[in-house]
Amino acid sequence: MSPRANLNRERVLLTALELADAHGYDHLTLAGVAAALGIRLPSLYNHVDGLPGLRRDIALWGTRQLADELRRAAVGRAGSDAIVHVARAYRTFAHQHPGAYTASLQHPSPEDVQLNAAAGEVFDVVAAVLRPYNLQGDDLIHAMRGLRSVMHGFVTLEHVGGFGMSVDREASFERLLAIYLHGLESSNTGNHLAKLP
Amino acid sequence: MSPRANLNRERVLLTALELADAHGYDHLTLAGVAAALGIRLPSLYNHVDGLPGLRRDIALWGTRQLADELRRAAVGRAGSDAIVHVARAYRTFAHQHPGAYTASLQHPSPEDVQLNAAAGEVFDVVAAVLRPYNLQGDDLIHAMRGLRSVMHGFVTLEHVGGFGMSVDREASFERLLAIYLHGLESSNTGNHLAKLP
DNA sequence: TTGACAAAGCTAACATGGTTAGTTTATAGT
DNA sequence: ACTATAAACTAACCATGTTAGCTTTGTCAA
Repeated sequence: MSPRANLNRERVLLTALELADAHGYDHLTLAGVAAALGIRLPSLYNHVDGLPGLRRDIALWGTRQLADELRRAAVGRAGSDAIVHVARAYRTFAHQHPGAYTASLQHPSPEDVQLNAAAGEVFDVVAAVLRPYNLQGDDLIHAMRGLRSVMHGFVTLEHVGGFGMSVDREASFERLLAIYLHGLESSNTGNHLAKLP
Repeated sequence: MSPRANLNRERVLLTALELADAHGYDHLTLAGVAAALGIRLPSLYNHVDGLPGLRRDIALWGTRQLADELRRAAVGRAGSDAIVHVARAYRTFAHQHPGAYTASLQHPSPEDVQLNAAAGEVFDVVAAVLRPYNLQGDDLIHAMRGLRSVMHGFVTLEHVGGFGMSVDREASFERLLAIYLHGLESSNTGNHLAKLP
């Protein structure tokens, strides 16, 4: 009757990802995953460490995927061009995988080596793309926080339906990026003179 | 044994607010509220329309409160000064009432007149504070979306623990505001000179 | 080929949370 | 003092998550 459904942790994860992206991360249930896989709920525990474990797996996948796509967007570009492309990739990922994106936001427990490593990769891409601006010490941190705030804020307000008016959202995003980059450059003119390549 | 606990919808709301702010909006449960009030769970249904109703009440309170504090911060100020003060009030509110702030983000159903009105008040304050910039048509919408993204993005990343490094967060926020405002002003120099159409 | 073992599925049982129905009781107004 | 209403209660049900323990299946070695 149950001819060994041939599951593994990865197939469970992929199914959970689909559900989380489709119905929202908060509405992800083990019951839903089990139903989608055609097995009973407790059988999931053979592959996944309960709901917290599944959520962690989604977070890890999402964070790695985000880092990957940001890196891909940045490669071969520099300066504001790189930042704009990274920001677009960030937004695209958040739209294509709202569930995984939401999962990736929960800050990892300090013991979770893999998840912290993945988060570090995202961090590194953003840091790398801001490097040409020659920001010193805390200024780099401020700039990274600012850029992440801009990207995350826009994307989540979009996702939550916070932008009611029927005005082109791409245009709003591009405008916001332009404004942030312009402000970043002029706030930094002194350092900017000492440029590199 | 149960000498009529003297409850009403407002006292239930206040208790729920405390719990949501203390333990997070997602962890708010009717069971927790009932326990805090010293009554049994089903008795709550005399005051509140289930968990969805309670959440809506929190959202309404939060949105009204936010509108109120933003208005208070803006009064008597103009230009970038007003914007900075509104942004600080936004951040302060989100910190003091993380639960209510989270609740206020869910976009109201179209039939909910009160909640839509409150959301409109927030909208109006942000619009008012950007008025001196003489933004035409869609440009005002773009600017409002940008400002809300900046404020919301920073505040939620803070709340989720997204800013790991031990660098002063106030400073990061002020820096971000300055950058955004600088970019906004210079992106708009043309219009700024030609004051009215 | 077969038999033992581990893994993967299952059922059963329990906890917590939300919800509804129906009952009792406190209190306010007549 | 009496009654009507509103506020509390108990009981019951459903969904989800979790654990324990049983059964089946697939594989690998004797």
